[in-house]
Amino acid sequence: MKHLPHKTIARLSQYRRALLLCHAKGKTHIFSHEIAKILHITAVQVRRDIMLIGYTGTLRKGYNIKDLIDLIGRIIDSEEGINVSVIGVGNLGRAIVNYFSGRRTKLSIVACFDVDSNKIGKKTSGIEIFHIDDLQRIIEEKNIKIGIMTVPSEQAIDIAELLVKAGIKGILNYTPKPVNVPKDVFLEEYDMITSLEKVAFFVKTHD
Amino acid sequence: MKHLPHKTIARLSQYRRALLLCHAKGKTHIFSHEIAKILHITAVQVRRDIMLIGYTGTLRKGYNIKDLIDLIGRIIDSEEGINVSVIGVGNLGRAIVNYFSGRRTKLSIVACFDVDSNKIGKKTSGIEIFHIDDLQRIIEEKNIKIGIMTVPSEQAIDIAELLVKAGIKGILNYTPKPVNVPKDVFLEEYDMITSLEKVAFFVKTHD
DNA sequence: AAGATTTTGTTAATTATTTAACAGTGTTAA
DNA sequence: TTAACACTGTTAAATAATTAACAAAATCTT
Repeated sequence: MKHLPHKTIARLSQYRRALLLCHAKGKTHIFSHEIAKILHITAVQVRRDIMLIGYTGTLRKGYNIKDLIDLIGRIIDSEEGINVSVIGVGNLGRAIVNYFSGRRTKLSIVACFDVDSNKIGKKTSGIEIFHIDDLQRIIEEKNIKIGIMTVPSEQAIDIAELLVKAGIKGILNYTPKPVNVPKDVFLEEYDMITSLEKVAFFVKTHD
Repeated sequence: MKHLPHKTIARLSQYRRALLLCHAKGKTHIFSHEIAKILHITAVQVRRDIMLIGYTGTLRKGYNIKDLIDLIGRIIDSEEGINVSVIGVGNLGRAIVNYFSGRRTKLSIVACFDVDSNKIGKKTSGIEIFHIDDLQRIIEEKNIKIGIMTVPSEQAIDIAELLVKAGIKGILNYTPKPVNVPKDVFLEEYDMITSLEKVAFFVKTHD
């Protein structure tokens, strides 16, 4: 197992969630075409991804759900878990924190940051909100590895720089402003405006 | 100009936003490498995308910003504009509505939907909230073409079906639950959990 | 005015990703 | 027990997207 394609990683995460649901229902085995159906992709793709991670199912019974869940976990999770922080406690920041709170996973959101003095010291979905001035200190103290940026776009560049300086290893940028990070920091950017414009384009052309 | 790649469409949207900023600053021309720098991509890619839409800059002066903005508009916008609705007025739904409110664009969010009776009839960022039971009627009345799903994932399937039945042409699904739509409806799905797990994976492996 | 420089436009090469094809093999059924 | 079936695993082909390479031309420099 040398180099897993980015897309495969993303799908593994989705396979696992689907599998966890099946597992909860008491199902023990699953076929590639069943997984495919749930995620609306092709069975070949599922088999290929599973091949890439070196798992092998049993003929006629399909894949053992529990085993596959565990294997995906060993691949995409860190054994010790990874601490995450959210920078910018607006609607989007709150949505994300709320989303993740209460999940029993290897990823935990352990701190939020904002500049609004009304928010500092309070909690959102159980997670404490700190002032951005304390970002460096808290990130070190709490051993935070990932930062999710949900700040206004004008602040994106500065915050990204701050995160890098604080030693963060991965950034998820939900700001529509592209940021620049050294290549040892993994950066994932998602731009809602662009996504909507893309949908609009296809709606327009498919008319 | 036959078939623009999906990725190119997404980048055109980003080029335009960057160009609008430059335009606002009074800049009239821009080089491919300048655009590239802003978006952290390569100049070749910028030139190639611009070639694909059939625009041609002037040597040594680069691209005329105003012209390029207009051309991108003619490609990705609908002349009459497109009406959009948000289904699910939680934190994420509010974040999106708030994001788009006040943009002078061809895309307007014109209605929100929820089931919480405390929210019905109120407004969020100036947009009225209707009950989901009125979805079909409002979508027809207001000529809404796109639905942004920000409901809890258990409801995703039903809501998607409802939207399709109401005649929606494009769906942006922010639920972690994949949904199924007929192929004349354009579907874009984005899953925050998967994105975060992807970042975590690369943080883990790049360590 | 000649030559160097800068930048575009475009074709070709490369890389990444998906899809197709099919051999191999338990399992069921006759 | 033999044939049909329903799966997986894997290699090969096709498609999509990015990157490289370079000719052409406007501008600058000397």
